[in-house]
Amino acid sequence: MKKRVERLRGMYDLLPDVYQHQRWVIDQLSTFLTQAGYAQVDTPVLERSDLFEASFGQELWQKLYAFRLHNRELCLRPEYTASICRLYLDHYQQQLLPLRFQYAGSIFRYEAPGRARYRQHTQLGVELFGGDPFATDAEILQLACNMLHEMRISHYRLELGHIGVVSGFINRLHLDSHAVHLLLSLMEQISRSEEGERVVQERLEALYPPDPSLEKLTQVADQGVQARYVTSLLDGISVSFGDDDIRRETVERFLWKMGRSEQRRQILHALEFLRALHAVSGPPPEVFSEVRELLDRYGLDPAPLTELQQLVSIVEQCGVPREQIVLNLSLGRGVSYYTGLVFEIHAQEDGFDVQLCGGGRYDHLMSTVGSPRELNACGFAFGVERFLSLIPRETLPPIVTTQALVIPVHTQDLPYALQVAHTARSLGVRTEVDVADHGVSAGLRLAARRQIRLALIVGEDERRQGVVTVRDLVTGEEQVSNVEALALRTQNTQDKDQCL
RNA sequence: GUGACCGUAGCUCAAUAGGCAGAGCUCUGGAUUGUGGCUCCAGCGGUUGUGGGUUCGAGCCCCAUCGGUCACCCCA
Repeated sequence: MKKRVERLRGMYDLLPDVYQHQRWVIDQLSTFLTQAGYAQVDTPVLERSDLFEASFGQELWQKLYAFRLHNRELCLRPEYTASICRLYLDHYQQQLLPLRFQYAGSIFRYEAPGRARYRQHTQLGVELFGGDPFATDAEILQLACNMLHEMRISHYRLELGHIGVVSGFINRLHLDSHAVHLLLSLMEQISRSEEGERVVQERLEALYPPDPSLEKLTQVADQGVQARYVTSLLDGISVSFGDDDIRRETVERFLWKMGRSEQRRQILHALEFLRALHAVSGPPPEVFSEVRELLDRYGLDPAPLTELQQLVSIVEQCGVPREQIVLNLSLGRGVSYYTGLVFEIHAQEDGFDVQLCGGGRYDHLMSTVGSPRELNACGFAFGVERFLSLIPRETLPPIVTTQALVIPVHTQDLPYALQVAHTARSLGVRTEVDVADHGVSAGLRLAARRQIRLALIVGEDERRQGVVTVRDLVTGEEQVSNVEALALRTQNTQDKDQCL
């Protein structure tokens, strides 16, 4: 026997029961979003890797399913947002704003699979381009919460944050773009756990090691002064250079190291601020005054906080209980393109925290992926598989199964059996034909075991008269009738059918 | 990526201390030639994930490798 080929790690097969439920959830939510004006779109599963280079932090960049084919760098999409931006640039630039899009489909991330975590999973989400930032933030939050209510999921936690607070702070520091990116991507780890905080500290130590010999130098502000100072210092310890070029190069490297040391101080300063910010996370409204005081102390613009305060009251009016809302200004997200509001929705499952949804505002992404002008944008995505497992069972529709099995008595009755099946289907009865060619007895056994309620037995007699023998396997009743009568009968027993 | 546990028939799992590789379910045929669920009988199905080592002898012990599950980490 040939060795069996195994299913790929982190991938799964969708079997009928779950497939039907997943399909149903997507249909329900898509209909809901269509009602809100979100047009359904889809994008290719494959994109050029560059598309996500801009949008993804280094952490996630490692997780792309990327490969090279015919001299092109390609990847399976790790999310939809950047693709939808590309779709906008390709087809919608002349359209009247705002524009609303919704999507549902597979995304791929090469990461360690685990509880409720797959390398391929389904995301359902929306993107809203244009419009007033505050108004669209409000709409997006409302939709995300409404979708949960729509599926009768009531126990969840809505975590709200705003990148504006942290970026306002970081922009005042003189950090190079690498350091800024590092801080933003590490922000999330800080906010998650003590452990994360330790990891961050370690990484910073590794990237920006302390260098006490340079601490003094960094006190000297002016670059020209620094250069002269270093030069004289080198002369003083009798270091000789072959020529001026080498001397200049050495001095520059020295200054670069000094700059690095300065970065270190500033990053540590930023880290301290993030810790303070994280420390005052909690439920509204108490936390607002604490955060306001913190911003005041650091002389930061309170505008993001004011916006969040208004959003919280809107969310509460949408029916989200206050105790399920958490304010977390140090909330950072894996993807690095967010610029304003960020939010996550979490729930408990089997005592474990699962993230159902993530989203926020990303006003610069459009130009990052090549737009000639900036475009305000906001959106979110749900993980459909995680979402599905939290929907109460009674909310989900019953599984659709076969209602009737046509059993040909002999092989020569098969053509008539196929005809009967076709007629029954066209009348709305879900019908299968027993193609095993094993006689009536085995056919009935098959129907019983498959829990198919009606057996339609067709042999020579039935064929001659153009009728079928209908046997109800629940009541044991049997009667000869034409197929049309059968259809009526099926409709009457449909409710009971589900209990089988 | 790190740690723990696991890998035996299509599926779920046994196999005492290192001593003949087994059971249930599924599938096929029959008891029953046009009447079901139950029952009974028979059959199909294996290089014990793979490669090496120790041993008279390995599913079991050792090493390596691949795969799986869980936790950490990270995300939806």
